Amino acid sequence: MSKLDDHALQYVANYFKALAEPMRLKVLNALQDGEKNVSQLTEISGGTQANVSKHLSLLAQCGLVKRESRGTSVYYSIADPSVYELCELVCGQIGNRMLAEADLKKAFTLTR
Amino acid sequence: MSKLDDHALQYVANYFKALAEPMRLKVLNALQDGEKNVSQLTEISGGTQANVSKHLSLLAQCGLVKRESRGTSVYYSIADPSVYELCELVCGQIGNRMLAEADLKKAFTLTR
DNA sequence: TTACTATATTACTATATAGCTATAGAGTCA
DNA sequence: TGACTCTATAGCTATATAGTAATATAGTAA
Repeated sequence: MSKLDDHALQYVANYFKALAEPMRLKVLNALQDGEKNVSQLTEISGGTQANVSKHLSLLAQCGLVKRESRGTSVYYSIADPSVYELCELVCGQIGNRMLAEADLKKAFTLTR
Repeated sequence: MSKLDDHALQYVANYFKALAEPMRLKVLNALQDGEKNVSQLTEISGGTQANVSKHLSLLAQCGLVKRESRGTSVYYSIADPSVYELCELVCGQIGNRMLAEADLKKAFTLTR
């Protein structure tokens, strides 16, 4: 990490940017228990077909998901499971922070 | 990760978004070996003072860095070192992908 | 072939934000 | 006090992109 040039930094930033949208996180989350096609992901995520397709395209371009068309459907799956490690790390941090905030809130409520 | 509601997903997405800019990664990188003030970070990053200040403000708001003003200077430091674990994970993945791309490129060059 | 379904893409609008310049605050020292 | 330094912010422009509706493309089946 310490000796990354600007090009590599941009690369890393793009990777994080792919994870920086709730809809894409929802899709990745839905893929945790195996591949799904666009229709399924559209229904699960609650988005429109066009929007989900666009997000999937971006995720595939970033190498986060794999694309495989079978018949008239296209099945997407997680390309690199280590993305979930990232999410676990972040969720852990956020969980801690939310707990802290909840405590703070409670403290405020008690002393008000 | 599996049972995150929309609010939590937005929270996670915001966290990743904070890491989705090369300038902010550069700043975080510069803070790896200890706290630095805004002037130092401005010089290291090569950005303008105003821009660096804005990025620091965002990083602080996301809980990634701590702010402490001493005299006329403001010193920033990493709030949660686990952010580097994230970067290591991502860099590992990207490193592998870059190697793969390099191999691909070499193969193309050889067979052309 | 036609009709149908699944997915991708195009064109567009609205929003967010990175970066800039100029300026405002706040602390320090003469 | 005034002059100076350091940091934050306001106002602005340009760019990126999330979302939508409409359409195009591709595969399947009659």
